[in-house]
Amino acid sequence: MSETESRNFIEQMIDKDLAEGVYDTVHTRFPPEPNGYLHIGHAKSILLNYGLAQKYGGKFNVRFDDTNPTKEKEEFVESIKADVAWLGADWEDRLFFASGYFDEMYEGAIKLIKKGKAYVSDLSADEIREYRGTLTEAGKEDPCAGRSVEENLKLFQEMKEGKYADGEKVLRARIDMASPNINMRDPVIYRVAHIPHHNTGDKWCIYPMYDFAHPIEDAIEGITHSICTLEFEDHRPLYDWVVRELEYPHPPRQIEFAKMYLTNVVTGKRYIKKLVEEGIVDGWDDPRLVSIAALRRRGFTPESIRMFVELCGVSKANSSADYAMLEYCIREDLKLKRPRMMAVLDPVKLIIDNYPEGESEMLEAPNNLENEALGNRKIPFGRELYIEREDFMEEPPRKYFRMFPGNEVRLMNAYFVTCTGCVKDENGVITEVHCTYDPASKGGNSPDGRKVKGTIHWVPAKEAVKATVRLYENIIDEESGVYNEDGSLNLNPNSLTVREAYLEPALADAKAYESFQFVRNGFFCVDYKDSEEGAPVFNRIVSLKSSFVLPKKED
RNA sequence: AGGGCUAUCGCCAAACGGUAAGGCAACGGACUCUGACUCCGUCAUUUCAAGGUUCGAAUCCUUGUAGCCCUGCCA
Repeated sequence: MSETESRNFIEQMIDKDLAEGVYDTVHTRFPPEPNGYLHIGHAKSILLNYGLAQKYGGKFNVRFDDTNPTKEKEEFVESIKADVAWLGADWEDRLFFASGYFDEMYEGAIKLIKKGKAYVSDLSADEIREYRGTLTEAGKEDPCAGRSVEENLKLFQEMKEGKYADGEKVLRARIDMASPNINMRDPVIYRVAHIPHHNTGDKWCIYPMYDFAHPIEDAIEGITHSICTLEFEDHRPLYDWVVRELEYPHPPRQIEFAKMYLTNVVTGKRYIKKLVEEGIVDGWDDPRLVSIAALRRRGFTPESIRMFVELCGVSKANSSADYAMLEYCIREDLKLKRPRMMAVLDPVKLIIDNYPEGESEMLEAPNNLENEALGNRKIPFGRELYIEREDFMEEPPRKYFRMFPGNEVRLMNAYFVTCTGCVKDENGVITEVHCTYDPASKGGNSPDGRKVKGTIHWVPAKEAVKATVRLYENIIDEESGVYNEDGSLNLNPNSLTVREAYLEPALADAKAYESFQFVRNGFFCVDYKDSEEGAPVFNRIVSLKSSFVLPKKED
C-alpha cells in the first residue's frame, strides 16, 4: 500500500483496530446463502473481503450460510464456488458451511438458556408478531418468558428431538421487548423445521436463525472483520449481544457498507425469473444479465471486474454506478492483451479490378500493434473482399475519410486502394464496390510516403469464415427508465441482434470465452453455449465509443 | 419522542478545522494502419438548506429538508 493512497472507511477502521491492538490480524469472509446465482453485487463483496485479506496479509474464508434448508440447494453451492474461484478470490483450504457448526450453535443456545438469556416460547408466528409491538409502540412480554431454566432446557431438548411440529415452539433470546430497535425485542433464535438439510440430512429438525448463527460462525472461524451490507446495521447490537453473551474471547466486529447497484440493469431475482420464463432471455447466464456467469459468458474478465470494483470504491452512501464504468474496465483490460482481428458485420463486396483474377497471396499482420508479444498472423488476400457496407459512400459528407469514388484508403495491413465506383441492383442497393490497388503499397505503406486519411477493415471473400454474431444492447430501454408505471420492466426490444458475419480465417479456431477486439466493431467473445454443432457464436462485449458515428452535418 | 444510516460535479468518490483529489461520462484539440487507443486541454469560488462558532468550516454546533433500511419462525 502506498502512503499517498487514500483509504476507504473500512480500511481506516481496520487500521485503527490494528493500531489499538483490538486485533493483530485481519480475517474476512464471504458468506453467501446458497439460494441463487451470484451477480455483480456479490462480486463487490467477494473482492472487497478478499482484497482486504490480501492487503493486510490476512486470511479470507468462503462460508455457505446454510441455516435455512427451505431455501437452499446444492446446485447453488457449486455455481457459487465456481464464480468465486473465477473471480480469483482464493479461499485456500477454508471453505466452510454454517451447517458444520450446528453442534456449537446448539451448545450456544443451551448456554444462553442456562444464563437465563433465552427461553422457549409457545406463541405462534402471528402472536409473536402481535407481541412484538410496532415501530412506534413497545412490545409486550412473552407469556412464556417466565419459564424456569430447567423447563426451558427440557423444552429445547424436546424441540431438538422432534416432539414439536414446525411452528409450534421457538427459542427466543431474552433481551428487551421495549427496545426501540425491533431486532432486540426478544428475537427468535431457533425454529423447528422438519426438512432435510442438503448437508446434515435429517440430523436436525431445529435450525438457528441468521442473527444467532452468523456471529457464532464468524467467531468460530476467527473472523476479525465481518463485512456485510447496510441493511444489517440495525442487527449489529444483536450481533454484539450474541458474541458477548456467548463469551467469545476475541469477538469479531461487524462493519456495514452500501450495496452496489448499476444503472439501468436488472438484478432482482423475481424479474430475472420472469425474463427467463417468458423466454426473453435464455437463462440466468444470458449475456444481457449481470450475473457473474452472464458477465463471464459475455466476455468480461475477472481482471475487468476487479478493476470495476476498485474504481467504484466503498462507502455507506447508497449509489448506483454507471454501466459505462464497467464497459470502460473491460475495454481497458482487453485492449492491450487481446488480438485485434478483422470481421465484417454488414458486408458488401469489394472488387479490386487491377488485381490478377484467380490469384491470391498471404499477408502478414500484427495481432496487436501495441503489443508485439501477441505476434503476427497470416491473412489471405485476393481480388474479391468484403468490406463494411458503411465504409463506402457514393456521395460522402465532409470529413468522411473512407471509401468514396476517387478516394484512396488503406485496406488494413494490406494495400492502398483507390475507389473507382460501385454497382447497384435494380432497387438501387449497392452490390459491389470497385477499386484499383497500388501493388507497391503492400503491407499498408506506400514507398513514396504518401498518406491516406482512412483505413478500413476487410476479409477475403473466398476464405472468410461465416459465423453468427450476436450484438447485445442493454435489455432495459435506457431512455425511459427501468420500470414502467405498472411495475413491469421497460424492455428494450432491440437488446439482441443476430447476424451472419464474415470473419477472417484465423478466428475460426477461437476457443470458448476467448475474446478479441474486432477492429472498429468492438470487443467480442467466443461463446459455444447456444451454437449448433459447436459452431462459435460471437458475443459483443462492448462497442467502441463513437464507432460508426458519421461526422456531424455542417451548418 | 420510534430506531438506525446517508447527503461533496451527470455517475462513483477523496478530503478527518487550513482554504474542494482522482476515475467514469461529456466537450474541445493533437496524433493515429480505422474515426478506436494514446496525448493535451475544459469540466464544483463551492460541499442538501438556513443559521451559528472560528483568523479560517465540506469537516464543529443548532434547526430543518430529502433519500435508504427495520414490525420473517428469510438472509
